[in-house]
Amino acid sequence: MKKILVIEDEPAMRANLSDILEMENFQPLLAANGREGIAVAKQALPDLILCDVLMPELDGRSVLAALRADAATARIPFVFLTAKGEPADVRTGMNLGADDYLVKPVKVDDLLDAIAARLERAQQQAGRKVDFSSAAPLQALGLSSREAEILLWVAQGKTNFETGAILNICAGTVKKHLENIYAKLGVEGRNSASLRAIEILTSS
Amino acid sequence: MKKILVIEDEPAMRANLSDILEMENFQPLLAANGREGIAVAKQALPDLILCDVLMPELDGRSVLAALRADAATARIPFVFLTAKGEPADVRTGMNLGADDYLVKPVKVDDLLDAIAARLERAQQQAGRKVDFSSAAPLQALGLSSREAEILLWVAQGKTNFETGAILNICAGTVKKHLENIYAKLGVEGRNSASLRAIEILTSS
DNA sequence: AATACAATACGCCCTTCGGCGTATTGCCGG
DNA sequence: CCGGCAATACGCCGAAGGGCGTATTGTATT
Repeated sequence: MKKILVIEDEPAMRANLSDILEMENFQPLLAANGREGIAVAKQALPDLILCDVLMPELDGRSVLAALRADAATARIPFVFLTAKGEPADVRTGMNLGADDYLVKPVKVDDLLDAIAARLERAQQQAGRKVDFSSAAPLQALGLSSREAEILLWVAQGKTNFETGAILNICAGTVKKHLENIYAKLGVEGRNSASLRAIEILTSS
Repeated sequence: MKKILVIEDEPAMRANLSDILEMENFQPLLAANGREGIAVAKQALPDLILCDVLMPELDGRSVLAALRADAATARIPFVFLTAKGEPADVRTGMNLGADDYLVKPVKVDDLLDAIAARLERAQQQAGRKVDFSSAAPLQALGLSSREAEILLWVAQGKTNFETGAILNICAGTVKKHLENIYAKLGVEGRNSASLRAIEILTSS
C-alpha cells in the first residue's frame, strides 16, 4: 500500500485529505507543520508528499528544499497545495523542484488524478536499468574515448581477452589501457572501476 | 551541452524559442509537428522536451503518450506549452504525466526557470545509487543468507580475502560459497554475479 | 620542427580467481 | 536416529588479472 504524507496545518483540511486517501486505499501519514513533516518523511519514506505552502514553523518551500537536500528523500514526488488567491506561486513552487501544484479548493478527482499521475511517473523513473549502449557518458570521468569503450565492456564482465577481441586489439593493450583507467579513476581493480562506470551509466 | 527539443507548429514561436535556448547555451532541436517530434526525440534523446499541445498531425498529448511508452524516452522531462484561453488543460496535461506546464505567452524567465528546475530534477532522479545496506534482497535470487552476504561484499569489489576478513571466515570458504553462488545464478565469475546483484540492489 | 599524448604491442613476475576434490560440524525434518 | 543441507576449512593447478618497464606509430598542438 502506498504511503502518502500530508503536511497541512489546518486540522479540518488535514483530516479531510486523510479520509480521501484512506478511502482510496492509500496509507495516509499526517504532519501538522513543516518540521514535523520533514521528520516523518525521513523516517517513514512515503511514496508521495502533499504539502501546504503556508504553514507555521516551516513553510512548504523550506520543507521541499530540506527534503531535496537529503538523498533519501530527494526522489519522493512532492506536490504543493495552496489556497487560491495567493500570488502566482505555482511557478515559484514548480521552479523549486516540486512535481505538481494543486490549488485549493481541490476537487477530489483532481487530487486523485494528480497523485496517480505522480506515482506512475515515479514508477517510471524507478525501474531503471544500466544502459550499456554508449561509452560516451564515461568520458565524463576524464577518460579518452578508447578508454571509455574498454571500461564499457569490462563493466559488463568481459575479460581483457574478450574485450580485446571485441575492439580488435590484443589483450595486453586492453590491460595497459585499464592501468591508465584505474589511475584516472583512483581505484584498484576492475570491480571498483566497474562500479564507478555503472553509477554513471545508470542515469540513462 | 544540454539538448532541448522544441515541438511547436507555429514557425515564429519555434524560431523564438530556439533563439532563447541558443542564447542560454542549450542546443535546440526543432520539430514542426508531433510525428516529427517523436522521431527526433527517439533519435536524438534530448535532455528535455518542450511541446505545444495543439498541433496538426499529432497533438501534444499523443506525443507525450508515445514517448512515455518507449523506455528510451520515458524518463525525459516533458513540458507542455499551451496558449492561454484553452480550457484548464493544465491539469489534464499534468495528469498525463507531463512534468510541467507553461501557458503562453511565456515570460522568458519563467521558461528558463522551468527548464532549469526540470533539468535539475531529472538530474536528481538520475544519480541513483545502489543500496548495499542489506543483503536480504539478494536472497530473492535463491541464495542462502550467508551467500547473499558474501555476494553483497563481492559486488562492492572486495576480494575473497577481504570478504573473509569482514565475515570472519577464511578466504577459501568465501571462494567455496562463490562457487555455489555462480552455479545458482548461472553465471561465470564474480563480475557477472556482481552485475546481477547490482540489478537487484538498484531497484530498491 | 619539436613536443605531447593517445593508442598500440610485448615481456616478466607475482597475486588472485575459478574449478575440482575432500572433509568436518551442526541443525532440521522425516 | 539418520539423511540432507548449509557453513566451515584445506589443497592443487591452470587461467586471468595487475604492476612495471619498454617501444613504435600517428595525430595534434605549439
